[in-house]
Amino acid sequence: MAITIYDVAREANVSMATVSRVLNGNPNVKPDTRRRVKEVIKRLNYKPNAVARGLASKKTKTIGAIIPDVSDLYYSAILKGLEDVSEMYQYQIIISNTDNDANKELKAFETLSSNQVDGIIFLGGSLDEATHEVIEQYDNPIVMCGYSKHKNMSTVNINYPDAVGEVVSDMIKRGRENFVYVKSGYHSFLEDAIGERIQAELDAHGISTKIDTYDALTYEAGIELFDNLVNSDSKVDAVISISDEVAGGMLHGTLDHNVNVPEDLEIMSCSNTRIAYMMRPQLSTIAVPLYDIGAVGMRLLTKLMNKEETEITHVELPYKFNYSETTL
Amino acid sequence: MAITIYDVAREANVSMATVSRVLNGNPNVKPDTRRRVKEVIKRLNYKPNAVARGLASKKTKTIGAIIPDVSDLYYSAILKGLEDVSEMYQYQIIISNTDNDANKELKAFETLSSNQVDGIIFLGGSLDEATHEVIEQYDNPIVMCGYSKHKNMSTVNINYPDAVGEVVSDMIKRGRENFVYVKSGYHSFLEDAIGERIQAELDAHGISTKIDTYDALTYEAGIELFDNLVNSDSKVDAVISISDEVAGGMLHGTLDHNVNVPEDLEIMSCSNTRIAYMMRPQLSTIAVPLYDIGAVGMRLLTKLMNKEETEITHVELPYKFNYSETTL
DNA sequence: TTGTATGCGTTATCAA
DNA sequence: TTGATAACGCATACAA
Repeated sequence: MAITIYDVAREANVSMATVSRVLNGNPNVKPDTRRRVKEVIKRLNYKPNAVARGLASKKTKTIGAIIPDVSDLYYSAILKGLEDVSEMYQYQIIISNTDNDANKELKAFETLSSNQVDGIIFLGGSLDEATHEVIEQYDNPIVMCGYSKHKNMSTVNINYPDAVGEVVSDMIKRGRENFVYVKSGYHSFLEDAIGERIQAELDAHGISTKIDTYDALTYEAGIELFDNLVNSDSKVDAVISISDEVAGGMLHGTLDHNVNVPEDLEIMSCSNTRIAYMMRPQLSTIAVPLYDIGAVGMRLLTKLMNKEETEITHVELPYKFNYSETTL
Repeated sequence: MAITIYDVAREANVSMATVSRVLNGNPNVKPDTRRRVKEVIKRLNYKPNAVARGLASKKTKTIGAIIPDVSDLYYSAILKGLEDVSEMYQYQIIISNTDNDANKELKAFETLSSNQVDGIIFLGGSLDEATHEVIEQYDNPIVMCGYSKHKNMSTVNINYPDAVGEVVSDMIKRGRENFVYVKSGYHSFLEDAIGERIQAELDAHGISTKIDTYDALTYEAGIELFDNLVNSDSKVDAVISISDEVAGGMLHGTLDHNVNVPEDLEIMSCSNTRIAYMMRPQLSTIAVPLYDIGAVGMRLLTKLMNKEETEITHVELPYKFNYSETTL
């Protein structure tokens, strides 16, 4: 049997209430008894039962992280930031994969909620309508590391449309006209906004071409997509890819087809996982501060859980660009 | 206030015990009342409080995953397998990063333990002595996805020394004599065993050279290491690297120094994260079934928690090789 | 088949 | 400054 607060109390000749006070740093304990109790706690190697504590206090010091795919470098980089900050504030993290499945997302939310987490953090940004209806009724804080069109949810992200707009504008000035935009097909709210922004930049520069949009998720799909583009006599001279992996696949596709990058084709990725860095040629990317997004998101969540912050806030982090070997 | 089992009981005109029985699928409930209770549960949208349930039943349906770095593809691939299986068996996962720090490892263990997890799974394999002493006293199941020299702990892994031995033997037959072995510096138990195996293969083939061993962790460190090797007039003609990233850095180092791979230098990595696949030239690797290690580890843990399996077991998964562009 | 009562290990309220 | 004692929301042994 594990040691309980009663054992400590008995051994220290005090009531369990006093032990509890010592445990929780309550000042109303005589220094001498505090010392005595602490000694017993140490001697018995007593560790408070967090579950009982959670039931009694209604605070579990646990948060839920709902994440599309932990093995995706993009998300796991955010998760690392989240983890580091949650450790600082002594919160445990329960993770839930969704595989971008709306049903799983909803189920994850409900499970976490029944586990009495003190707050929930979403990594990603494709919240299903059904999930959102349930979220409405939830009275613990929620932070979204990503975008949400629902305004009653705090968010942390960068302004992707602005970042992409800047990139596209530069490319157009370098003579690019035929843009291919490759998105994931999830997170439609954000991805559509980016697509519209690319088109808007073209329009604004008086260029009449329309962007070509594709969905692709993997490196392999990137290779295949580039194959198809070549075979379809596409005049593409610029690629904007949401994902590093897909951009990398397309980049390696160019090698197979003797297309010169960046002279004949510029490629820009909107992520910057370590993969972009380790590619040869090295991918140009938007330098998204992934770790910081997670860290700031978790810090915001702690404030909300602690009632230090009560308003819904939308944090936009600064970003830079890694102009590397796939852009001029 | 959240809805409790009492609310459901009152609304359904039964006692809370009956509601509990319905909740837990206890057959001793008249079909009619069961239906009625279920109807009320649905109507009130009642969700059992998992914390209270955990306190009462001493089962939290939660496990702890102690992991060096969630943002490392090697571990996150294992974690994904773990996650998928834990979802099947309705377990929640609390994650804890250790950053390969023995103190954090121990602290993670104690925190998880005080959170009353039903079992713990380690990803990695560098268990500190201090951690192990504490583990000895722990009476819930533990599984190690990796190696452990302590025999009272179930493990799931592949036989790395055998795999590497096979690779090295082949390389020697192709005339390689000057081996560089690059490890992480952590997991010394396993990494030393691999180093010894490489040397043993050389000895067995009557080759008198001694292996050169280095520690490196990142892509950048791989590049730098290769730089240093070239500048030191090393005659290296074969590299065995624990990590994909490091192997990739060295590989790209060869490009900068006009060293022909695989003709002048063969490189073999002992992991196979997606990075190896996305490198150009593509890295040859030991095809470690990372996802399966996690999945099998979690499955084993469920059996242990469920007392279906009671003995310490050591699972060795089969492996293959990806002979790609960095080996002959 | 159902209900009552107790306990799980804490926190928190009230008295003392 | 301390100690009883009542929650917390559920599972479960025991009765009925």
